[in-house]
Amino acid sequence: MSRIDRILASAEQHCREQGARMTPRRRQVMNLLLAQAGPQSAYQLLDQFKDRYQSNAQPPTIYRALDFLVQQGLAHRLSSTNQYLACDHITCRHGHKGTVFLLCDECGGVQETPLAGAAVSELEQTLDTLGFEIQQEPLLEVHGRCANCAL
Amino acid sequence: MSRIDRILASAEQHCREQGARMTPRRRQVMNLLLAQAGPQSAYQLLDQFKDRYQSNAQPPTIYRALDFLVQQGLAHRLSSTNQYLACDHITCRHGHKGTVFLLCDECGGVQETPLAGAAVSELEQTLDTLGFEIQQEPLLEVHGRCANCAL
DNA sequence: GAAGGTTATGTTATAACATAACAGATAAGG
DNA sequence: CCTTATCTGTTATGTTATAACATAACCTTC
Repeated sequence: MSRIDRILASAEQHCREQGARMTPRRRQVMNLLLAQAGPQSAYQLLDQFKDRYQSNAQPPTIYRALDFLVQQGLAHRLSSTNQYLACDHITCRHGHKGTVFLLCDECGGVQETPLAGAAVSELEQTLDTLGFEIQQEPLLEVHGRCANCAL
Repeated sequence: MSRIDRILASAEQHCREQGARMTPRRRQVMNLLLAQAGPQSAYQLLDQFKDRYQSNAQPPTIYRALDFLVQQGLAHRLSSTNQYLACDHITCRHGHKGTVFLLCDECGGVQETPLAGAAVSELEQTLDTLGFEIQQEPLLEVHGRCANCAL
């Protein structure tokens, strides 16, 4: 069983537990996300989807599947680059309170790390003080140059 | 001297110090940003720009000015909503290391607060450990419901 | 103050990203 | 089954952003 199959199985179980349906289309898109190391745009995914699964597929097919996957926490949307990637922490089940993405502007790579402890509690306190009710897990997208490209 | 004029003057001084040119076009766009409480899309700004300054203006005019203002730290781009707003902290000169935006999905309003102490140092440590060189001030865009709309 | 580099703007066109709307199919619960 | 929800297909269009090239303004330095 490949790495991808393992993650897919884990994702399906997650959906079952949530009463959400991991349909073939959604699994196909998830599979495409998992097949790539880096983040991809919706239209890149669409091209691959057409190559691989359905040659006349249209944008809504991809966007719907992506919306679903993001909602389920199986994928992330990077709004600063309009890209999508599989969540790096699907198999480990820690519910994180926030995620930091280090986006290398040179090679396009991403490193994903959970938002650390004090940052989370500070944020929660700010929200509390201001009476702001959070509705989505916050994502911090940090742009720069990764260690490899800085050499 | 109005609030806007004071901020514009402050912005101009900032540019002089940086050796950057605050041209008429850029000042006009800055003025439009300052005239609104909330964040605005580039095309909303374009419409206002056409109304007010140049009826045949094209998108690049706005985008170039916005890019400049963002680079100078005079404005922010909210990538999760594709909107722009004037920086709330132009007149006070604390160089912040990051900014948190609380975006109300109901009323569209924004609250801007500096990223707090421990969060910053944790982030810096993460970057240090991974050898990642940051290139832009990080913005955290948190979606939810503001105190007012939660009533 | 003219020459030549650099930066900013004007202008046309188009690329890239995303969703509305409605019809038809498929799944899940009674 | 039959109904209701949800999901998918399809067409069309809306929204956001930039490429590319021409022109203008600005800024040195000779």
